[in-house]
Amino acid sequence: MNIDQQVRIIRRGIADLISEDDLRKKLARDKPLRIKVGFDPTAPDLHLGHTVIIHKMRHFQELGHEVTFLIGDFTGLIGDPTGRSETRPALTPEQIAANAETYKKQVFKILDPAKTVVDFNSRWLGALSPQDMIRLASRCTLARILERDDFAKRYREERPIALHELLYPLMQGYDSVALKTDVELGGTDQTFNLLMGRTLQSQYGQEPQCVLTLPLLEGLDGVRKMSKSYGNYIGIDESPADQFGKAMSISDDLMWRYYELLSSKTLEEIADMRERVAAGSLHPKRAKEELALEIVRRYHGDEAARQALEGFNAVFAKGGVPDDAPSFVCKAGEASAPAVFLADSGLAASRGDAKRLVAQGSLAINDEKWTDALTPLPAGDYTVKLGKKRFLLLKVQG
RNA sequence: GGUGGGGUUCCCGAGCGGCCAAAGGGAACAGACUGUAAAUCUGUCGUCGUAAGACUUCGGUGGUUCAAAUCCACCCCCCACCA
Repeated sequence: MNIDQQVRIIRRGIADLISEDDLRKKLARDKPLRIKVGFDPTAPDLHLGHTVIIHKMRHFQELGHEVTFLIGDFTGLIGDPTGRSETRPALTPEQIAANAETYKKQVFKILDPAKTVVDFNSRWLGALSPQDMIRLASRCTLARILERDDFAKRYREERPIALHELLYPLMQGYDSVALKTDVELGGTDQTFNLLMGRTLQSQYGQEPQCVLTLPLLEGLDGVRKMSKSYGNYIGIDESPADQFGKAMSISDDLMWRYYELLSSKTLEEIADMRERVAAGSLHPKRAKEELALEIVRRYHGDEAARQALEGFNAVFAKGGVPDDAPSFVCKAGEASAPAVFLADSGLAASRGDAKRLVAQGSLAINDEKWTDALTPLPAGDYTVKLGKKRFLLLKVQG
């Protein structure tokens, strides 16, 4: 493939590329480029936010380049200095190995295992002597480090910055030296660290890497970035039904953003859909279904995706009860009063919670709205629906 | 080492002897509206209790008081400033 074509694929959906000229020069040598992406060893549960980068890694693989999935087990001791996180406890080698396996399982749904190198930066960072560390630290000035946005901000606001945090960008940069990286990928929030790789590589007499940043994907709320701690994520390992449902819950505006960053549709196809929705010839819900299908299909396959769509429409569009609803058995009498079995089955947090929900009109039994939380149900089988998302197949024994 | 400021319910944060299960905001949940959209509006948001009410909760342990998240003592932890 010629260089122009490669560059077009590489540029799709990215935030920034530093610099295209450098990249073209590297590509012109017609040798596979060494691509590096670092991941935090403590959070191996990937969500769609992470996959934006992983898809880009995939693009590089498809173009015949050599991709290293780097697990930052050494830098993980510091934790990227966002100012929020404290120094993290060291993980044991067993934990790191286990997390690496979890990563692989998830990442290889997108990446080609045969073309992916998984590496750990403790391999070289752990081997540095104190002398090496001092030498490394001598390559960068305090002023330069303090340019980094979080540091600058924290310094200005007189919030603490621990010394070791200053080393984080240096060590990440040194990874690029150790791997002789040609291109490093990261989120836009990583720009500073990625650029440090460039600086250090030239300090160590190497050709500086290209830096490719990718936009941060907004979470389901459409406001904050997708993150596990905000609970606004779609996880790679989640069930088809959950992935589908979550994808359907995003706003229409956000849908286009997801298309741009997560879909394998071409930009032209997406623009076309968008026009049709604007013109009213395509219902936004249909467009969203297609997005949800594509996501589920990627992680669970075609069949699961179709079932998720059907299940979703059966449950929510037609008000049914999903096949995988939990079942619960109780005895007729005290235990079969709604407030009691709702709490006992875990559908509601407590009896008080159950009563409040029933008072608010969220309980339906056999598709009938139910407002009495206290009268026991007679023996029999019931389908119970609490709110829109909580279901129970209830058996009351005589 | 010295000085000062803190630790409150899921989170942030008010309260500083009774009117406190504890303001306000966020998150979450429910209802209305819909396309289970989003936005918006309304409501709920410690446990038990039909209710009245009872019980547990404000870093920990003891104490003062008729009464403590609020006062005192000791302890644990966090932060800032000075050195």
